[in-house]
Amino acid sequence: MATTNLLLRKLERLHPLTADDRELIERHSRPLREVAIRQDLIREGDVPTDVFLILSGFACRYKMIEGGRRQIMAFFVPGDFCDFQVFILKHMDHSIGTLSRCQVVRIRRDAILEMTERPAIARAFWWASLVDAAVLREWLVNIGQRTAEERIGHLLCELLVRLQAVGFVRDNSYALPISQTDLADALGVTVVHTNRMLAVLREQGLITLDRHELLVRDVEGLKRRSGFDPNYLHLEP
Amino acid sequence: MATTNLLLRKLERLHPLTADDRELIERHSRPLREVAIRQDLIREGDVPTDVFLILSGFACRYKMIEGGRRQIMAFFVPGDFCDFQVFILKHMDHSIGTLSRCQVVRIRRDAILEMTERPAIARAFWWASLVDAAVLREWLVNIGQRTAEERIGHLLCELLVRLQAVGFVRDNSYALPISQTDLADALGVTVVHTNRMLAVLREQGLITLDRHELLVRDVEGLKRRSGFDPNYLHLEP
DNA sequence: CGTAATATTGAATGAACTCAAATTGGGTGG
DNA sequence: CCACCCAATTTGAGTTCATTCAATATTACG
Repeated sequence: MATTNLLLRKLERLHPLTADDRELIERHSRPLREVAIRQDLIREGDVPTDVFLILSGFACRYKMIEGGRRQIMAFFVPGDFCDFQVFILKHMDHSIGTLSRCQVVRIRRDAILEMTERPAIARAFWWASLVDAAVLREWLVNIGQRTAEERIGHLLCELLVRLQAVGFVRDNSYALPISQTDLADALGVTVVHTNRMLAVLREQGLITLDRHELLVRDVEGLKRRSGFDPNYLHLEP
Repeated sequence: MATTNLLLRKLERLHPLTADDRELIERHSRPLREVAIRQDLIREGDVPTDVFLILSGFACRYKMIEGGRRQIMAFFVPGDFCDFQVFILKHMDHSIGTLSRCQVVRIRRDAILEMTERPAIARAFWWASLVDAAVLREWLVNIGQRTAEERIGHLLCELLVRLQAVGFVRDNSYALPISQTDLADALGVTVVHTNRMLAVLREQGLITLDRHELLVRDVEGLKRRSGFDPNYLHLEP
């Protein structure tokens, strides 16, 4: 059914899976669960057991520090695992929560272990987690070296490509169901400044953002301005 | 021999290995190689095959972006793998290079595969790579949310704990064989500002830094000021 | 429809940057 | 062993990007 096609679609991008593999993944990708906006799926300090698969909506990995500041370290979009490997560690060193209302599937530890006994599945999961790490590295580059305007543009480009890969983009436009505060906490800048820089991108005719619907009006221009190069997403055939 | 004790020491911190496992790792941890300062071990775009193990000196993972800016995404200290898993990806999306003269061991792809057939070794490597990812996440928090002064303090605390784990610290003092430019590129600030903030930490009596020898004069004070909490290093017994 | 959350704008402040110059240190060759 | 040179560190002054604090619109939602 449609619920898991997303994950399969992502995993099979690089290497095909056997019918058996597909069936196994389908079987464990249930039941579907609705989670409200701004709910934690796992919290820092918890003993990690299950893994979540996002089917709709946006979630994130984040950490709170003294003074109430929050850093978002990853966005999870439909088709993404929330860190299938973390359960090897004794305690979570960060939290995972929804940024919008989400449909998720909880996959239990033993299901993961069963699935990863199949070499093709193990390799696919492995690959997905390497891409996660690559994205994280690029975020570090983004925050460490680019101006606020570039950071936003870069993130919007990344989401364009990632959402394209799971079929959530139409005419260079996609749903961005999160607040500017969330964007700000992901980019290491203030909400106020995020808002101003979004305005700049709009004035330059690069994007449109209204009611959480983002339209990239000039894809090449946005990529150029923000130094975006999709290599790090490792999505080539 | 002493060359590999470092790696074994790190890997066995959590789970013991069998004599056989140890022997296998020892056998593949040769020959030792000297690499000069500021040499690349792997370069962005390369097809990754081998993995490097650092035995002495500092190396780093980094990325260059337009305009000659460099972001360092990880420091590798003695006992660290330079990313044993990356070779699953088709092309490197970043480079790895030395920051000081280093002693390294090149471990070939098939040796890694042979070693990871042993469950205990596989788990140990797996764990090490999860810790790498956890460190990367904390760096994102550091750069995204903290002031330059806190960033430096936090990094110095992290290195204190990591180097302690491999026996490179004496009396809260350790060798930091890298330039302030390297520090700056890891922290996402200018060299000039890094220099000034180091001066502030010195004036506050928290540290001493002379001839690449760092002394943390007030460990608790430095941790407190920089919001450092070692949890993310997952070094508990 | 009303109310709380989110987005937007303004003005003043501050942290970090740029550009430049001066100083120190380490290494090299005579 | 000293003189020299290049690299790294340090200091100064002016500028800029981003923040803070506040007030005002706008939107989402029950």
